[in-house]
Amino acid sequence: MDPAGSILPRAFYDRDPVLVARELLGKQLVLVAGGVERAGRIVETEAYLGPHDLAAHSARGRTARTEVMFGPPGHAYVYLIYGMHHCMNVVTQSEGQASAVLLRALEPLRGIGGHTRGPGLLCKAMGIDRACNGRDLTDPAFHVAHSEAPERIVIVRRPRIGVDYAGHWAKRLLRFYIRGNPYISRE
DNA sequence: TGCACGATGAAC
DNA sequence: TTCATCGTGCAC
Repeated sequence: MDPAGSILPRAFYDRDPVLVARELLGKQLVLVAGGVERAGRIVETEAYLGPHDLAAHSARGRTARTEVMFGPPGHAYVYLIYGMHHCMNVVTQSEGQASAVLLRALEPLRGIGGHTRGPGLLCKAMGIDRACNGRDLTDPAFHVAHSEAPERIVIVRRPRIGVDYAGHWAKRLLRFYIRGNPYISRE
């Protein structure tokens, strides 16, 4: 349940991915599976702006894999990368915009075992795989919640990681992280 | 039907 | 810097 009304509403995601990427910092990613709750504080994100953004998967058009990205906001876009790691995004803006925010690192809060620095490790530690693809993030069992104890943070902007193939888009400052946080995947 | 290549992570 | 490992997307 969500007695405190802490689950972020769909309207939160129905906005510019840059805003969503910045505002997700400090919030909690929560997943309940098999009676076990896992939660972590989001400390690093990347924004993918849509089909015009050559670093975004949606730049290749609407395909079976990117279908979720083209769908309504507030859903999880999870895919397998390098044949062995999973990456999780939250879909942003209205249906058809195909923008999203990649979750790159978490600060462990509850039920987290392994490391959470980096998108692949984040998914592994949370137990997120392709079975989560397309899931509605207003679900009490899988959502992002407001911070329990909001604090002042300083946001650092950097180029996105691993998208050198995207030409000038690789230089855009679309990666965000909480300054000084020890769980950042890299500076 | 085949093939090159990742929004990564770990080892050397 | 190299490599593991396999689903996607696109060229034949």
